[in-house]
Amino acid sequence: MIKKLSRQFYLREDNIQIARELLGKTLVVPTDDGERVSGRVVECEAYMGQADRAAHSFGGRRTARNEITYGAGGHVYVFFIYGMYFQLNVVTHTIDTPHVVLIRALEPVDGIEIMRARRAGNGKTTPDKNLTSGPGKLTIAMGVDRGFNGEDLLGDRIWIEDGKKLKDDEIAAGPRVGIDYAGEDKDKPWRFWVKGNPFVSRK
DNA sequence: CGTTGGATCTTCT
DNA sequence: GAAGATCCAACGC
Repeated sequence: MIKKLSRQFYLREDNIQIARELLGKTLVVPTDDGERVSGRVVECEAYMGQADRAAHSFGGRRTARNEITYGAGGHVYVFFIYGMYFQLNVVTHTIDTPHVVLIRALEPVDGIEIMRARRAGNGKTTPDKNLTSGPGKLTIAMGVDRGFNGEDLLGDRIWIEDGKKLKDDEIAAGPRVGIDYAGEDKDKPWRFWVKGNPFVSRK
């Protein structure tokens, strides 16, 4: 049976714990026609708000772009990067604590034909294992763009469903990717992935 | 198989 | 005006 993660799941304080628990859960984004497109979360990263040099909200920085991260947990933060890609984050913790979890990779579950079509570009096809194996790729495959920023994860456009909880020995942890500018925080082991899963982004 | 650089544009300085 | 929570194609070995 289908069960959306509750508001309470996202409102908790322990962002590391939330990130670890998101592994194995299923992200669902229906098409405009109501067709189900979904994938299991197999890789994510925790960003710890004001205290985290890698976070957009480091030091309490608050702009139009990251405003949603200061709101209540259980909403979506989507931002545009490198002139070409969107990245999908889950806002956690309560109001005024801008913690987020970046979704970095999915294992396709439903709507894989739709993902293939979205990821196909100028006559080229993408191998299935590359459809959602990175933060920029999965937003294309799932059809997530800036129009999803601020969306409620308990609404009907995008949500996350509960699933079997992974054991600790099925989860790996390591430094986050692409944040070399983050000084003392760049080596914090706040990236989590499902050990051995082929859809984890390549190193 | 490893490395390099181009694409492309929003956001903040 | 510069850099960015990326991806991929093109090259060299």
